[in-house]
Amino acid sequence: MPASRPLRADARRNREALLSAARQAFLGGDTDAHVEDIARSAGVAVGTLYRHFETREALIEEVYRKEVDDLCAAPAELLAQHPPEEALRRFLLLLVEHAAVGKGMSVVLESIMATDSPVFDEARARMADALSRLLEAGAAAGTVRGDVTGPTLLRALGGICGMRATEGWLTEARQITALLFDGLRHGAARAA
Amino acid sequence: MPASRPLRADARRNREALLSAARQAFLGGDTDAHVEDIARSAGVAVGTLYRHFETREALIEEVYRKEVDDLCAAPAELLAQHPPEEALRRFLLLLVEHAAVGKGMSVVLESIMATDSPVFDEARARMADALSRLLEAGAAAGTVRGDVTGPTLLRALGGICGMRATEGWLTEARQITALLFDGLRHGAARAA
Amino acid sequence: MPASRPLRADARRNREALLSAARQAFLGGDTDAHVEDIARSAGVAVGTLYRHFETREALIEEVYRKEVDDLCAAPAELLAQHPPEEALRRFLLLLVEHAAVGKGMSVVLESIMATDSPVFDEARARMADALSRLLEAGAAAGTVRGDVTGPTLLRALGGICGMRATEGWLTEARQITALLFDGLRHGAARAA
Amino acid sequence: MPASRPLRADARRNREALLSAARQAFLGGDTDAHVEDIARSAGVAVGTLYRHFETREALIEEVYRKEVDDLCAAPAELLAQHPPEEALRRFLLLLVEHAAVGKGMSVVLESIMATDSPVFDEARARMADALSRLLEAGAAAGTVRGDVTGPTLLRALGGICGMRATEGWLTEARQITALLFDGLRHGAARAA
DNA sequence: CATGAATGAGGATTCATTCAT
DNA sequence: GATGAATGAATCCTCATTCAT
Repeated sequence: MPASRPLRADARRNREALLSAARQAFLGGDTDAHVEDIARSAGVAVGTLYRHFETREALIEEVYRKEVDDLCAAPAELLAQHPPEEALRRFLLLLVEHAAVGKGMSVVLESIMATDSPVFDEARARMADALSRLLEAGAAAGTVRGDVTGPTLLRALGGICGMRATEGWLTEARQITALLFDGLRHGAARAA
Repeated sequence: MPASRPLRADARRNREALLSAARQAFLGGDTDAHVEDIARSAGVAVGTLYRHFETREALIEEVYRKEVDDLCAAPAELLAQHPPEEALRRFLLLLVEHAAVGKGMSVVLESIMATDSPVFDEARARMADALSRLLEAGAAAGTVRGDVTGPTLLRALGGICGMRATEGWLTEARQITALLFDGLRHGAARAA
Repeated sequence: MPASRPLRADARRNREALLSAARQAFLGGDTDAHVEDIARSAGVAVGTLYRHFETREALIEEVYRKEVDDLCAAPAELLAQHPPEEALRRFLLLLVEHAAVGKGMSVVLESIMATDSPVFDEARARMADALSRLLEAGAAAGTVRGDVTGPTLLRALGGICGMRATEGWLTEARQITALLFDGLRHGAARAA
Repeated sequence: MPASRPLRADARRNREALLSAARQAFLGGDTDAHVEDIARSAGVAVGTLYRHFETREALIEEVYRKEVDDLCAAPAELLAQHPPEEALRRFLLLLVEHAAVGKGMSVVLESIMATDSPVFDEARARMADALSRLLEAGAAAGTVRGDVTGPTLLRALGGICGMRATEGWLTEARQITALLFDGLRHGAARAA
């Protein structure tokens, strides 16, 4: 008997449906989404939701974890294929594009940084680590200033990616990301 | 009955007490503060709160309006006494310092930008205007890039000022503000 | 301003109505009575119930406290007017009669003794004290055995007064009370 | 299909395991034990529980029936070997000792008497019968008063055996049982 | 005007029971 | 027969808002 038996096919389907429905809701901006509604739009009853997730918070946490997992795979690949400076630039833009296609990056970043909630501690830490790695590689190469840390940059990105409501926000978001990137290179000589 | 009769002295006192209590609560970070609690800490009953403010949201809105009023006076003065670039730099730092001394700038900016709520529409617009004026002056002088707008910059500042919970807050905030400022100058020649 | 301002007339009325409705429900035997139902039968909404009583348990506790208050006044009076043995006999019968007229003594005693819940700790202690006083007086007079304590006797009474469901239970209750009383005297010489 | 086909060996094993687990739970004092938990501690799933017992109540009922079965065998034996008065005394003490060793007599008696639930009707009746037989034998012999019935005595015993939580449990229980017994003999001459 | 009591629509969570696998 | 996932009614409690005093 395995430590944690694989779920029955229909159970797994429901679990996925729940995560997907929650993702739709939370990342779509409705951070107060009701469990009842999430369950309903997943096509199951609340009881089923609670069978899969101990509490409402646990469900949210899982949604965010998955989202962050996806994003945190990128930096390693980028660093393998580009000079650090370029890898950083691309990752920053990746976050922005990701947010643009409604993949919910905006809410993820925003939630991660705008609250002190321990619920997001892990997600916060992992995103900051991803950025730290890029910053450190750039600093080591002398092309990015070395006095900016991952957590700090993460905060700024939260502001950028939180720009949901605006008309033409992708343009704006790209722009200010470039601004930040310029700032990061600007002081390279001075602050490294 | 005049559009807005002057309030009796005690009524005005209550109104001020309520705004002050709400400010304490909201800007102190408890954005879910209960009306009952706010009323109590203002030394009045809920009924009085509702006599002065239509709804809970109206009270919040008023708190933010006042806060933003204070801040929006600064750009004009700064522009009168400094070259545009320096005025912009000082205003950005002013926001950060303001947030630093617990005057609630962080929550103001964060709330203004992180939500789509029409409640903050006006506050958002006025802060963006203040920044626009500074950016335009800098662009006119050729020392600041001209392709960044007030609303866009406001978003980025929201990210910075939302850094409440972290250790070493002020240092990080100053740093990233400098980063942004560098970015704003960096492209001056190119983008103006 | 008094330490605890007297309640407004209508508020007190509601409070009484709630206690009365709860009494009806709990002492009537429905120990799982729903707050919603209690509120409704008191003619108020749940919110009102919760304004007067912090939790469901707090309400129950208050009901029991009042009930026990009433009963615990009796022993002192009885001892003042009768020899201890007779006072004891009368108090035992008083409990039984009290239960008989639907005044809820049965559930009170039962709840007090059949659960370990700390909710009833105080009520339990006071009832036991009342019995202790009577037993001790009787023991001192040499007419009641001295090796039975209040808490012990309280348990036995719980069994007797719990006889709700039976046909003709008052007769039975009186009978077994007499039995106990006989037992208490029987060993007087031996155990005092 | 015979009225009650003999169960397959493994089915019977499950049934026994369920009864045993339920016994552990209910008689151990957790009268609110969840079916899921009972099933788990019996090493089966809920579905299996429901295959053997129509409802949660049916399971409880069965547990109590078995417990009472065991106890109701005693009076006949005791009467065969002792004078009625002594048989009664021994049976009363047997109940107490049984409760003392955690065999759950306390909960059985308490549940049987403290509720009106028809679930326990049969158990109640059989226990009362057992006591009636002893009382009648004693009355016939003239050593026990004849005006106390089984149901009545059963109630009193419920109170005694409900004394679970107290320090010094067994001592108190023995004592009050003796008290009752004394009361039963006390009036023998008078009431027979 | 001020008070604070009353309202009542939710909202998260639990658990006996059913039924597809 | 056994499993355990799914159901969903039921329950306690919260809190913005209204309104009698």
